Amino acid sequence: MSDAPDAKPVGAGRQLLFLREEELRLAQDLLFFGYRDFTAGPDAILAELGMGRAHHRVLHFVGRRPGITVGELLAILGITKQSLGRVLTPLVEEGYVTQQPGRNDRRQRLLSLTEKGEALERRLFERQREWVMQAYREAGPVAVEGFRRVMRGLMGPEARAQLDRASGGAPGSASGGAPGGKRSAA
Amino acid sequence: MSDAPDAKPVGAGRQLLFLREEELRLAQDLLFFGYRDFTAGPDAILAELGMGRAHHRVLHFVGRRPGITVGELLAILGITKQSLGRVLTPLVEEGYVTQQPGRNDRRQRLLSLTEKGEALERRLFERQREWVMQAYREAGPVAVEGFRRVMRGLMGPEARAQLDRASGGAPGSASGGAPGGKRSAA
DNA sequence: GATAATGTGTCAATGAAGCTGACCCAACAC
DNA sequence: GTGTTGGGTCAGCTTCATTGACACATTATC
Repeated sequence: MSDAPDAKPVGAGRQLLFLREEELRLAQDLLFFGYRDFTAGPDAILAELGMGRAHHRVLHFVGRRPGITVGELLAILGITKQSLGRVLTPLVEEGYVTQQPGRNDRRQRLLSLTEKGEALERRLFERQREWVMQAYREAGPVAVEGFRRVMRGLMGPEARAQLDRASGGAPGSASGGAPGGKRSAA
Repeated sequence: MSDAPDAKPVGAGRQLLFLREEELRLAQDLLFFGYRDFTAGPDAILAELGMGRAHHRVLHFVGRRPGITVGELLAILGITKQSLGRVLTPLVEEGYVTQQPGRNDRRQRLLSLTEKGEALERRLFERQREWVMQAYREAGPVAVEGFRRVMRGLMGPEARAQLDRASGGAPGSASGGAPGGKRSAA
């Protein structure tokens, strides 16, 4: 079930210089439905706690880079300080995230997850892990690698740079090849 | 936590039965950034017209299935009648969408795009086409097919059914194989 | 040492996009 | 004639984003 039969229908390698209309329509649908259902699991958990997707994003990125500054987090999320505040402040007050002054620059508030925060992040994480694992298993390893390459291509240059930074400085690890991304900026 | 010395790239075919932590973290990042930047282009156009992403979705799905009923559209979008109304009513009033009573059941309002609506939808479409085409070209045909398979796997069963229906009754056309997908429902 | 410039927090107002509940009307079905 | 269905609408609420303005502590600079 992993590999496509001889069907070879839509022809991924047809004539990529001109993206046929139906091919893009399909991509639009896939991204809309796929992203929606991908986030549905965590959303349900968060709703019980009176939180939303924005809280998850903060937990996710703070968990990935403990000690991140508020400014860095703002840059990653691409939102304003005020928008972040409305999500971050409650997370701190309810004991999911801690702030400690930076050692070099004491104006900074370095953010980290508390045990409580890590526990919640992990709970959300596990929910998504199962979902993604299922999709990966159905699709097979080759498809997974392709998925990563395409998704990376859909990202703007800034997001790519952030991703590389967040991934711990192994830039090409996800894209395999295709380094040339000279995207014209979103 | 960010450094994984053992990391020989990411190895899509490593051991898919247990999705390694970093693999899912990567998927989360890819989907977040990728989806955001995928929608950024149309969002900018829509903002100039005082519209949002929700309007685009209506234009998209009505454009795909002219004569769709309100109820079908609601099922596809997965939102409430009131939420749709707030988006659809202005679209009708401003001449992007037309409603005409159904021939069999005159209670129904069959939705279609006007010329103005088609023009806007096409403008949004072209913007995304270039973006996606660039990503497809960088990634290559094999990756594109993999992308489709994984995205389809991320969708819940209902979304898959809707996708197949919307695609004009060629169910396996995108996924190749993997029909089984007994997903436990979102 | 006085004066920027930064990093962060916060108040107030606004908008987009979702939600629920309640109610209405026209048309179909029995 | 009665009940159900497809659709519309009013009222109110929530989340997540926005802008503008201001406050405060700290660092950097002249």
